[in-house]
Amino acid sequence: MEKAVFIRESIDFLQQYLMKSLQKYAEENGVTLPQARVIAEVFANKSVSIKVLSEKLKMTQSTVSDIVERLTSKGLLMKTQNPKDKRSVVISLSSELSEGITANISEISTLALSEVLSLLKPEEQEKVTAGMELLVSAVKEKMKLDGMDHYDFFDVVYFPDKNK
Amino acid sequence: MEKAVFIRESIDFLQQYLMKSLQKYAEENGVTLPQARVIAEVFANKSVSIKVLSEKLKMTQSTVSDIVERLTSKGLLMKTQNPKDKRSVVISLSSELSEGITANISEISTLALSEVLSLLKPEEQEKVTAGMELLVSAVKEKMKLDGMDHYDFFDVVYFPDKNK
DNA sequence: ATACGATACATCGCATACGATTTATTTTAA
DNA sequence: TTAAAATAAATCGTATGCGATGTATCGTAT
Repeated sequence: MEKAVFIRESIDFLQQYLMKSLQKYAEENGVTLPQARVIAEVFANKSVSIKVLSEKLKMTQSTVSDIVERLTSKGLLMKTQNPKDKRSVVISLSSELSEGITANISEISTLALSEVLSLLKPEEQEKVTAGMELLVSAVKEKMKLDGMDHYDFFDVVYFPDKNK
Repeated sequence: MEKAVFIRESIDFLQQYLMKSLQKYAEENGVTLPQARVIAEVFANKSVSIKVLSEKLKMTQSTVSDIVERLTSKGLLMKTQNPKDKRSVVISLSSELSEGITANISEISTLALSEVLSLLKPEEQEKVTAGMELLVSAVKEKMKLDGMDHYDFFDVVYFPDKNK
């Protein structure tokens, strides 16, 4: 029980730290954090639809639609109708977009965490990773037991050594 | 770097899990998660001001003011002027508040995590806690190095074995 | 060919969430 | 004592964020 309190507070703390890091970066570029995430995703895919964006960013279509609308009226993104499917919209970067913001925003938090990890000795880093793996797998097991529909955000984490 | 990606995704995943658990609990009682947090805090303190609530819940005064306003018009909370200081407001529970919601909401996520931990062997639980301690202390060190104003949310976590 | 279901977006209503400003009151300082 | 500073809330403006609904378009089955 004691442990559970500590872990809950730790998760909150770590989450807040990552959020603040990202927010700081975004605001240095004159946009909000969700806006930076959208821009980075458009940059990564060159041109995308609202639907694809909402899937990749795990936000609802309406939220993404709103953010894209604001970015378009700010002149940072462009929306054009998809000729292949007139229901769909093609979103692309506007030319007058500052260079910095296009770096993938998720890279920023990864970078921040890399620097954090570098403060630890290699064997300590191993302990951090090992503990996290245990906790994540336990949560997944718990979700399965509770019949939670984890498919929404299951893919967020699977296991490392996967994508490269 | 590989590790950093995994840890970032893990933190997101764990955070989402806790949020969903809390949200589910709140909505079973007909309120939103922030509303449940406010109610629980009012319950814990019997009667509080907006200012105290915003400090405890780490939300701005304006956000808390809005939520309290909605809960008051819903009939779940009561606002009366503080006779000692007419600028201040005394917030208390209304009588027609369903019993369940008054349980401290942070207990709910602690409980959920306890159940998660119970799926692990004691030595695995130790590993989880040890890893988390290492990570949290490394983040704090990083924040100190970067001169981040951690005082806002520093008290969220210090170390276990503290409050009981 | 057309009607019907599915799909992609936009929009609306609501609830956070925050910073900035305003208002009322209290405290402090001259 | 009274003017100025400080404090507590409320309010405003903006941006998420979600679910529900509306609208146009596309696919398909008859």
